[in-house]
Amino acid sequence: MDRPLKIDELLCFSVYSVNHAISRLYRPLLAPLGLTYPQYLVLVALWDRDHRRVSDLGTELQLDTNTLTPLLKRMETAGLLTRQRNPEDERSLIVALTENGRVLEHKATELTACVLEAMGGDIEELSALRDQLHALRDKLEQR
Amino acid sequence: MDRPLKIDELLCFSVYSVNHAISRLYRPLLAPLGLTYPQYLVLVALWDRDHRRVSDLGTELQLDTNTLTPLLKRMETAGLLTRQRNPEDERSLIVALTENGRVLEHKATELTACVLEAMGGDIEELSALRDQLHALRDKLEQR
DNA sequence: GGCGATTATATCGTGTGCGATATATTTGGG
DNA sequence: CCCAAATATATCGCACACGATATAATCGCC
Repeated sequence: MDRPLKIDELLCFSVYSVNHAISRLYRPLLAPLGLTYPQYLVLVALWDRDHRRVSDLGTELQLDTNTLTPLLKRMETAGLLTRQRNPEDERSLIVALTENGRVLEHKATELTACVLEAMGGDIEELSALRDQLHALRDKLEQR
Repeated sequence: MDRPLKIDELLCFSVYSVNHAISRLYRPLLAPLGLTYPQYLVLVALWDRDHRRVSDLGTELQLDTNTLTPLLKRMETAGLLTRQRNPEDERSLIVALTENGRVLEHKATELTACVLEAMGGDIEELSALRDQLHALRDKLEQR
């Protein structure tokens, strides 16, 4: 391959492009809940396992504190979660859902169905795509 | 599917996550060229077809002027391109590569090879993944 | 037990993305 | 020919991302 690639031939662009398309799909669905897309991802992580350290969320979401700290502060202000120092180790901060944050989980299930439908609804196909992307991510991260 | 999905089960998160991983892969490769990843994508688009209107770039990259205008101004300042009003229609702005912007195309081919290698190097597999993502993007956009 | 190294989070600056709005130019109907 | 609608770009504000750096708490080695 000596010819320079066109933009639509770049895998990196198709990922970039789909990511924005997904973000634009979620935006109007999350707006009524007062959530942004990254904030929603934080909630998904906390719904699975609550009372996590900032760095644990960072590992799971692949984000550092320079992104997470202000994001979590905004979510705290919105009343979705609390941020408290760990008494066992005052360096770490424990993030925990409030009742308001937990309640949103129910509304989010409708949202998942809506997104699934927008993506074509073929669960087998979408799961396969997801697994390929996970494999690619692992390949990129192990460098 | 009544159970709420975990974060690693969400296709949207795997796309989000791979997008960031790719961005992190490109960053150190583009830094010596003084480019960010979105700026690189603009160059890829211009290398293919030069002298485009801002809105044409926007259509191709799926970005609006509120993102493109400042981005293109930074690239103009960096000496990569020029921004000139179209004499035929003073509303539109023609973006054209400078010699400096064109020259980078050669260096970028090495970069593509480097990225390809980081992704595992199986062109067939990566092309298939790209095509699936294009199909998904089209599905999301036609709504 | 003291103190440098490590760990966890916070802060700062820059560069995207994008909704909302503004400005300038062209078009089209009367 | 005039002026409202349409078109193209620009601006503003806010929320991520992230490299670089700072601060606070704990650990570990002597």
